[in-house]
Amino acid sequence: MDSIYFHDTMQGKKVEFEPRIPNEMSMYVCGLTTSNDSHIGHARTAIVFDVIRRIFRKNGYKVKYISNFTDIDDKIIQKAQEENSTAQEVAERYMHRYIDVIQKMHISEPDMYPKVTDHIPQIIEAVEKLIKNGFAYESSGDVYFRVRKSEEYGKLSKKKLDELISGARILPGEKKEDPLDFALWKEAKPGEPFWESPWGNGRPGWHIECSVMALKYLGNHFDIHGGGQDLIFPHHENEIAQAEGITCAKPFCRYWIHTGWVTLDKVKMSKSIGYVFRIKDALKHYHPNVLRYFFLATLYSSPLEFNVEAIERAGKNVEKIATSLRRFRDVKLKILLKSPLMKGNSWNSFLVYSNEYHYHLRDNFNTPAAFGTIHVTLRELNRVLDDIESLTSTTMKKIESYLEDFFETLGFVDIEDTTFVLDTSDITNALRDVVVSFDIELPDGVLSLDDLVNRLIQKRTEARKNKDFALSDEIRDQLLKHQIVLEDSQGKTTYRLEKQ
RNA sequence: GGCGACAUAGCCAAGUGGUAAGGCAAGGGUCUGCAAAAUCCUCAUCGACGGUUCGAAUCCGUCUGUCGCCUCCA
Repeated sequence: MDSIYFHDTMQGKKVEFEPRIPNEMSMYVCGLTTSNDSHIGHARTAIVFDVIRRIFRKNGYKVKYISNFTDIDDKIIQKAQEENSTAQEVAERYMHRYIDVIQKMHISEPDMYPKVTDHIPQIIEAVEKLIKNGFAYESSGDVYFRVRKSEEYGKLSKKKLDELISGARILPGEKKEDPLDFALWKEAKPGEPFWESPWGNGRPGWHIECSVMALKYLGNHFDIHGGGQDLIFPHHENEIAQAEGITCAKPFCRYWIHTGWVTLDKVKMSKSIGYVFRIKDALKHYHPNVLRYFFLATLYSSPLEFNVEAIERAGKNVEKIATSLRRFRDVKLKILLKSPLMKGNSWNSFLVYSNEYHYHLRDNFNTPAAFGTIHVTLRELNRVLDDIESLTSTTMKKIESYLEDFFETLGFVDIEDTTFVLDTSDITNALRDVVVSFDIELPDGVLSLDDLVNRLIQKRTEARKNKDFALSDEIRDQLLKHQIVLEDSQGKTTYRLEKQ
């Protein structure tokens, strides 16, 4: 089995992945706090870890991938109070909206989405263990983690305790021994949701749930812990301190992978300043395959600027790919009809590309480099398709298996059928008049865009046969005005929708 | 203030010691009734300065610039 290499945040360098259990990979990724609609930054993280899982599977690993929902926290409670509803209602609403939007993006989901509120007993048990082990203390209804007791605190974020002090502070109402300490359990204020505990009614702190759920579902020393870069400190640092305090064993996990953030106007999107672009809004304008290409066209760990130009560029790339694949599909049908199984080895170069492709993915999940290989491969494919005579069904099947593998590994669904205009109702309406203007008779009832365009193509084909190029060009121009591009190739006219 | 990341062509973006992948845009050729698509060709010495090395975009130092973390955040 070929090795997989990637950048581990803890070691601060690219390392060779060595699994806890041979041929198995366990991964925990911090998920959403369900206090609001998810934004494209969440989508990036979900796609990245989806693809990482796919790459491991392609390389023969059995993968277990867990991602949580934090369904109780201050923001959720606050929102519930504002809406005069309950924290549970708010949390479930955004949880369902997230899942809905993730499915629409064709992002394959984790094996499980554990929720904090389903794990309160385990969390309480973990806090008790931390108290017993001397890592935590109760303080009038709250429980805090004793950061200075954790000798290696700061090892992930490369921070030194003394440097943190200036930033640390004690909020009103907190009863900490040390400003660095953080809450494991918070006493409920009047009107807030709560669970009973040995320290009174309250709720879990912000970081303990991930330690508890990761340990519960993946066990100690699991392989990969992932999340956004902004979670490194304090969230992941705290997770390590908690988990290693609970188990009294190191390491909590073997590797850390962090995704870069998505920026708007060069600035990181942030809940606190409300500057976000929601996934559901992105889906109104762009096909999931275009968004997936956009996210994977940059290395997962780099910052990524989200803007219209960048997405349009991704769209152009997907269109280029889709065009080649559609042409491949057409030629394949012809070849299968025409040629018997026989010799054919022009797929050999595709084997070389395939190896190069998977090499890139094993090397720090380098999807941008893999796209580079895809483009080179498709250029070769286009050349091959120009010479139909040399093709055999064996060759076509072989090539097809490589192509399918390429796009499956990156999680594209039916990339050759990607549409670039999501809402065609206006175009369809306008087209009816165009059809009529060319004296084409229409039946009553609703006609699809496809139906209307095909009637125009038919009319134009007749005109071309009669060498009436004026009429032919007029039809083409009229269609172009409505974002429909005609292409004549190999005696057949096809059309595609073009973004405005 | 402390800590850290990044800086590659008009734009986006790989590449971390051996002489710059890929895409978009642009220009030119082939194909086409004309287009489109496709294909071929052209298009950078890697922020600045200094150092290490036979050799550096890649390592070290200084500077400049951008961004981030230190408070909730994927």
